[in-house]
Amino acid sequence: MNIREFLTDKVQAAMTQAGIPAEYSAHVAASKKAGFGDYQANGAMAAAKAMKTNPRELAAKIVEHLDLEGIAEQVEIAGPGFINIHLNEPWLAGELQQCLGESALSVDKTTAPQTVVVDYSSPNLAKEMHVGHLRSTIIGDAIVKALEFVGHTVVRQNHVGDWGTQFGMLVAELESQAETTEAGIALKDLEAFYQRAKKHFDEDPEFATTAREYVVRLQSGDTKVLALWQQFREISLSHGEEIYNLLNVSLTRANVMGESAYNEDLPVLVAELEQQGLAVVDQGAKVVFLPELADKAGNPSVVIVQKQDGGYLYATTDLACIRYRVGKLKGDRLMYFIDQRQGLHMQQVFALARKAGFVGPEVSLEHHGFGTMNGEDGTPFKTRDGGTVKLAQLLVEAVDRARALIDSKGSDLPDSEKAEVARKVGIGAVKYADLSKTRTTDYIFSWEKMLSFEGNTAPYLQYAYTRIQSIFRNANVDPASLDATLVITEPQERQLAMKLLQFPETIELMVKEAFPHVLCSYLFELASLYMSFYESCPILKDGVKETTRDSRLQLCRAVAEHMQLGLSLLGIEVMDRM
RNA sequence: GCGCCCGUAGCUCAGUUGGAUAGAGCAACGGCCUUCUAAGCCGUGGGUCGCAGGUUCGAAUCCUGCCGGGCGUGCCA
Repeated sequence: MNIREFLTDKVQAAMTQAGIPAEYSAHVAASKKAGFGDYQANGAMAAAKAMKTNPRELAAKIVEHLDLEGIAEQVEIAGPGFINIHLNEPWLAGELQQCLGESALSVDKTTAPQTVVVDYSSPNLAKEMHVGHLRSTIIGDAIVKALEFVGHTVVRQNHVGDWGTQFGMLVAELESQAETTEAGIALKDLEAFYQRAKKHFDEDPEFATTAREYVVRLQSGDTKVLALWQQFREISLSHGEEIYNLLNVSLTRANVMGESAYNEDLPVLVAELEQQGLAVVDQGAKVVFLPELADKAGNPSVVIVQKQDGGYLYATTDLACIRYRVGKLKGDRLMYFIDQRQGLHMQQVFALARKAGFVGPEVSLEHHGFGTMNGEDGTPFKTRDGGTVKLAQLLVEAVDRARALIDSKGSDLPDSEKAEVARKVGIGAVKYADLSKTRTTDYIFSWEKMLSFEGNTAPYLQYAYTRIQSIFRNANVDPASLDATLVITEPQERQLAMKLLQFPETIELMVKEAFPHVLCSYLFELASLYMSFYESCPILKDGVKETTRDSRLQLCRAVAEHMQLGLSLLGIEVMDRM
């Protein structure tokens, strides 16, 4: 149950009974300070202002009608008209007890399930994935998992860039080498090969022309070029899969729906736009003017759907893609996790898709952008030699560092388990470092911060989990078999219980805004509260009463279940020992 | 020029539809391991929320202007 929603309904009902028009919201939120109760309703003040009455008196009227019998132990009016709700400890304990062992804990399934098509990761093939691909990949995956968790049907779409100039470059590079092509391509380092081709392309106009010719041959279905393209694509996709596996990201080959898949539809689509009178020839290219996106001076926004030379651009592909996602995939909601810099492009494509009738008003089109990754000096991130950090390199480094830390602690875990822990900790740290930042803002890439294992990091959360598992081992109990009654006595227990019960509203916010960092913050706070509880509330030590011990074991179990589930939605694994 | 985003502690970041005394982590300093894993806990210091106005019971949050930074802006994706 979502407590915030539950209390909102209660307060709203009381407001109605107090004669307050329905347009004024209860405005219930978790209180920030301990002294202000668990939740506070702030709606009385705004309503009083509009109704020209005294806010404290109005709040008193609301409280009079507020029925929280057995739920709140105290409801008080404070300051200019805040209504502070102090929840009842037995009620909290009871609510928590109910969700123990439940697979969804206390989270309700959505009452309005949708088919959600989620576009994420979507790297350009032909070169290795670098750290810039991390955000889309793991944020998208976290949201996908959360959407499924609350009961939506999700269709993952990895819109890989597999159909552009870069492939002409690669083929041209291959052909320009003497030692080419007997038994296919056996590339040890695709990235280096790409860089060589790119350099060639930039510096040698003749080479560039050849490359473009290959693109034309590719798009017109030249068998030989197509075969080479197929091989490059295959190498690249395999590389991507390795990264996804390493990252514990749920994308598979079945989710790959690249640009090339829409190739045949492009001329059809442009013809349709022309028939509709939307696409017109301007300066030699076929374009659509969008007066609805005009600038201040009244100049309409322009989308090129076909170049002078007959080639198509990514706007055309994206339009075909939208039509596919709505038409074939039956998406009710299309979500795009793409760099914020493509904001204008997405806006144009969305507007045009609606204008052309590819998408009805009932379908939601959403671009969930994210900020640019900058270096420590605040400018767009580059390594010392002007390159990018490869994702694989970062991940390997993370696992190595985690392993070194484990070894330095003189752990007595068997070697195989150490390797497993190092993997989970290292990868988790990298993912969490990214997921825990607000999606929309630019952020600073820092090796040190990405690979930190202290403080607000994934290892901190994983560590809290292992401490709980350790207690169960020492107590020699299977947490799933616990049936003791949960009783709250200590303030640390109360805070922990309250936080646990806020899991549903956290998930809801995460899904609504597509903000994984909300869940990260929640889990960190939960782990912190657990650490405090752990230090101040003994469980298995001498002198602890049996009922107290059993209740605390239940609390530990609740924390473990929430941590495990929450982290799994973020694609971060837990372990029993570390 | 126009458009979008950003500016919060030394650093990296939170801050829910405007709510009460702006919070974490790192770094610094001081405590805590013969007792449930010290990847931890407890404590201290650290802020004109870029600047100036405005809106109101109340502004880091909304509006206007300025300063500073990033990005985008018709034939790459």
